[in-house]
Amino acid sequence: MTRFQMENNGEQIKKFVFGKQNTTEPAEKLEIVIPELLLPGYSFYTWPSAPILAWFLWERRLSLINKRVLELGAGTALPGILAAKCGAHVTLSDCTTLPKTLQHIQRCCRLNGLAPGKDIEVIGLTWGLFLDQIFQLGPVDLILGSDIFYDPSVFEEILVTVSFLLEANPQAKFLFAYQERSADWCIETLLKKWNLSCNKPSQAMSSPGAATAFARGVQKLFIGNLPWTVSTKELQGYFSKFGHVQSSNVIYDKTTGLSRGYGFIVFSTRDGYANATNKPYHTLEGRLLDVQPAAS
DNA sequence: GTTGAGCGTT
Repeated sequence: MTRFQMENNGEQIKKFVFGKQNTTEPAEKLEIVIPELLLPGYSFYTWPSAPILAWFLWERRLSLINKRVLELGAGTALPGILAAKCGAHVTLSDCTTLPKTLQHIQRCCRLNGLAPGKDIEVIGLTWGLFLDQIFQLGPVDLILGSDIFYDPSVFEEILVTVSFLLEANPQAKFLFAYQERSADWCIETLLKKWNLSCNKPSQAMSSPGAATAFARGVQKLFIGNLPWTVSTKELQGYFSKFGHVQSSNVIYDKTTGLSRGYGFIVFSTRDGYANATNKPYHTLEGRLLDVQPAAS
């Protein structure tokens, strides 16, 4: 990815180029133009996390096709615009009380050939509040946040909103990039409070930001005593009766390829986990399963 | 070609 910059009537235009520089193949290259305003306020500037998150998405662009994407605190919306350009159905959001920011997001869209209301949606969405707009949102597959953890006083409001959205969309993930501003900042306890879990930062990412994904309510079960013939798919099939299964795994011996007779189930929701653990016993192919909370 | 306590993988 490279970037170019030019001045224009107090406006600074940045051009971000993804993919191969000298290719004529349009699918291999994408240019996004972001106008930045010399105004006070954080939302008119493209912070370092944005190109990182955008690049992360670009690397996975084929998986974005027809995905429903919501960007929170979009600002100049580089990641969301990229997702839209790669075939996702994108809604960009920023604080309802910042009309200038929302206008600017629309301008960013238009400069990239995306008509707001037609090719892309721009809405006001305030973190931590449950106003009409959050209920009017359709289903979402991916929630994006670029550098939205910049002020600890609003961390909980962000996570309340994210938690609500992930509860409504159990298959969805929240992907964000952040800039480390203080070693003291921590969202660990808030994640627990709002039943969120976070996987390790992607190995692919490096400073200054890191992309990290959240999933709602990861509740992991260890499943023992599995019949040797039960596969990951069958395990998932059985436990899906209790709720949406986020992941299912049967562990196989590396050398023999045979099942080791145990596996793991992760539910997307607390309900699924509760339904499964409340059942006094589980059987699969006539065998009594050993179902217990996973150790780690 | 086996087995029946055990907490892995991307």
